[in-house]
Amino acid sequence: MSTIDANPPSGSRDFLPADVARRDRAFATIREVFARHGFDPLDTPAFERLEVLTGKYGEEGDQLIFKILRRGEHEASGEADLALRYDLTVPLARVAARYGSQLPTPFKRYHIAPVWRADRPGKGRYREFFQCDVDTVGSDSLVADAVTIVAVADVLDQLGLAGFRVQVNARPALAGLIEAYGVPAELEASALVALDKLDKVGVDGVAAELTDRGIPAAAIAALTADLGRDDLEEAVRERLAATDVGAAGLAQVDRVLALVGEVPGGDVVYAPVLARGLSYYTGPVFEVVHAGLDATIAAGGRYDGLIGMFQAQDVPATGGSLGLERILLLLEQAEDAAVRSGPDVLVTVMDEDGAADALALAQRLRGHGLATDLYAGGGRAKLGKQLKYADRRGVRVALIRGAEERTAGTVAVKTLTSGDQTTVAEADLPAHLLRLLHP
RNA sequence: GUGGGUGUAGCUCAGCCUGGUUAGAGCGCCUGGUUGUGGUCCAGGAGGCCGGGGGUUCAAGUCCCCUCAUCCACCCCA
Repeated sequence: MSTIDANPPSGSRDFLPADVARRDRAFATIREVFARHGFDPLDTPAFERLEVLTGKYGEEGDQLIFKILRRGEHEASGEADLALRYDLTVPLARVAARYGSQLPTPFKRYHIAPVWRADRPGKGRYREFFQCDVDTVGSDSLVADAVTIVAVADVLDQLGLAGFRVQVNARPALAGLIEAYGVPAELEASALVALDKLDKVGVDGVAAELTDRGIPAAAIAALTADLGRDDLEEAVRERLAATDVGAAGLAQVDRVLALVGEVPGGDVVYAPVLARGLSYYTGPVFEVVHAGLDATIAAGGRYDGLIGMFQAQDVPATGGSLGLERILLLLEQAEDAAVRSGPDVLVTVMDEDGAADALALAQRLRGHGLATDLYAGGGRAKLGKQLKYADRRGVRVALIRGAEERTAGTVAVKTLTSGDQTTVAEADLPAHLLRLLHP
């Protein structure tokens, strides 16, 4: 190929006008709902100092950080000192440590922004994607955990994604699970990864995976006996209650469930084997799945140890993250095909002599709040071509004003959707259009 | 990171198994029918080193090897 590849880099996307319009609508709803729940917006740089990011996401996570080489005379060293942010939680922890004394406590913020991962791209998995996080810093009360879940559920409902299920668990409850069923403590993380797949692979699948991971047969037998039961939750609750840590975990889960109560658009349940990314969660964790989909559309939990990595004192924090790309995918599938993203009106340009007049006309209409496009191809383009452009853009009304109309002080108004065309006096035009477009 | 599929016109693809004159279709695009009327219709047109490199052959889009890209499953995640 002699020309340069015009595709965006692998794992990234271009957003054409219709895409941006759809995304912005969803973002606006999210911002509105989080603001209504008392969360403030926060923004941070796209890149951070490398040391801020490393060591926060586990060994595999560190490999996925997009590093930025040192620049100028140091570039030849091949070292990186900066990196694109990997998520929005670590930047929050940095901000909380840096500005903690200036911020209200508890500090509640939401953050919608792109993050980057040097991952291998796949379906619904990108190297650049948007995250939307909502967190509360500085409260060790489970009220903060409940507030997160209520706000996230409200957002999903407002977006029109009713039919979701919020699954709640707690890190101590998972530790209790491990202890109660006799899984060696050092295999805890590995065993939980296998257990988390129960919904996906079933009891037999989990048993097989536990075996592969070297879990003792006795522990597997005890686990699978309970996992297969219809009253799985009751069975696990009994086991957990027998251990200190398990009982503490159950208490967290039940307290959060009680505080959250009912949410519109979905239900909230205890999920005994929900594990989540274990790296920094310390208390309640949750995950939201949508009915009929095995995809997680939101998730979160409490991470009381993270901010302490940036300052001497630990600060408790809890929050959640919306799976924006998946949510947008769902919205796209549900969307009516007939959504128009273009302007209301197109002013055509009949001839170069009338161009200045057309510009002035368009500007006047904008003053009346009408989204008005002017055919930028100039007056040499045939009217048919200009109308075709209008049609293509989804514009509802085209204005035609040649020498004839200019002399008469009128404008021809053509409604593209119906094909109707009328001539109105120039002075009546704004009112006429407003009636036509916003009856 | 492991296994499998696919790369041909702007887009979606046919042709490849069984190599053989100018590589096709639909949609889109451009022009005209309509020198000031789109979306429908009719006619015409432009646009392809068949992903890249090497090999086999008189001859390669077609067969073989390598490479790159991309998609699916697993792993991991949002």
